[in-house]
Amino acid sequence: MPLEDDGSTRNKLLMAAIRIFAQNGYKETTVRQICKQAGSSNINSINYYFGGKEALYREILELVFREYDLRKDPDFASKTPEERLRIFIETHCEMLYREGEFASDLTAIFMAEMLKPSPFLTELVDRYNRPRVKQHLAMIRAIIGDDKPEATVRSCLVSIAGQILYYSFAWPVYARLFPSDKTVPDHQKLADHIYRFSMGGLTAVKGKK
Amino acid sequence: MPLEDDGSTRNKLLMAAIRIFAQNGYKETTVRQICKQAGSSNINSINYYFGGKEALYREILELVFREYDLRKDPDFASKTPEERLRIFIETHCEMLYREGEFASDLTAIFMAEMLKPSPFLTELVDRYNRPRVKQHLAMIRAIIGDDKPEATVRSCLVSIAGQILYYSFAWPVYARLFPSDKTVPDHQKLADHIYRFSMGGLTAVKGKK
DNA sequence: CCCGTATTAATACACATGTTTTAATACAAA
DNA sequence: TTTGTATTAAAACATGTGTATTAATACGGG
Repeated sequence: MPLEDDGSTRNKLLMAAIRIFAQNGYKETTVRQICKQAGSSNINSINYYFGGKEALYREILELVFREYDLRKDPDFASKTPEERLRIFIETHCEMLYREGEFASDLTAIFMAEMLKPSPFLTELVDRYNRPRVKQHLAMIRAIIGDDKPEATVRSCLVSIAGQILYYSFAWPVYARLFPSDKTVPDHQKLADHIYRFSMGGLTAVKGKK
Repeated sequence: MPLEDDGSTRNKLLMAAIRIFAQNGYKETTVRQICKQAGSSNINSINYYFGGKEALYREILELVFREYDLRKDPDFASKTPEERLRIFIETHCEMLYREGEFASDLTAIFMAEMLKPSPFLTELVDRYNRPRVKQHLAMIRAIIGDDKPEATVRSCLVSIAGQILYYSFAWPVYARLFPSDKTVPDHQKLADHIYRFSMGGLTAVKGKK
């Protein structure tokens, strides 16, 4: 668990790096910034502990994917497809939008990686995302029916994922359009809406033709 | 129209800059790269024609928003809300996913701006996006009914926009998950799916309570 | 042809960055 | 205490960056 603050220099550097990478992106972040924020006036510490800026980023990226993967979908098997969809949406909304800057920092790093992938992304997607997505596709197929082509199942998953992820990347624009909305909606209310909307959407797709 | 290639040095620089900004982002892009790609072996040309790297980016950003704004929603008034929704979805899918690297370059710049806004974003959103969004909210309200709170209308717009935008930012991950999908779905098919799914979702929201 | 302006070319400059190097210090074990 | 290793500190280094400066060249009007 590299998350809890054990007070070590290495950990303070890691925490500071997560914060600053999330805020400014990889290229804009400087090792001097990180060291300063970590309280170390030693600009060599990142090379000393991590072997360089890129290796530090790589370690953080691993941490991002692992953190999200820790949220296991609880006893998926015993649930109906609709219940599984609800849990799927709630879990992801909570991951992305629960309180705590730490979670939103990890999300920001993940989003930046989505938009402009580093060389590490492919391997991480294979290792962490691919198995999950298989389950999600099966869940959707169980709702809309076996007669639908695989492309339709994927499109439905995209429709749901797009809704879940929206605020993660579009918040800067949304917040300017609606300045009265000071923060992303409460994750429970958001999950409720997305579930209702998505069930409606899936029903419409199921009834096609 | 700064789009057509008139062969001037200034225009070649602009085109090259759009391409490279889209590919690498603002910070990673160097003026030397742009000049080289534009065929000018003069690293001073950007200062000469645009007044600096930042001013060049600013001009491109203006161009991005203006280009998207050119797509006027055609005779919106004479249509039913459902027809307007269909046009809305089709127009945006076509804007984002029609062939041509130029369009996708503009999209990439817009997405990067969404995720990590430059100081210019606020003004551009006010000038270009805000008026449109008002129309879109009215359109959705006309479908789900006047009794629904404004927050619900916004959530529905988010649900639709999230679907439309998904591939724009998540393509690098999606493409790794489904390597057989060589490209973003045909924009017409995509629009069909999103319309069906969204009408189902809106119907579900309309029938709530 | 000649001149003045627009453009291109080439170089210099100031600055920031990641990394390396070298020295100083802390700290535990023998 | 002494010794050896882990850590911190400070400076140096090589490189890449945007911009400024200066010179060369092109080109059109008189």
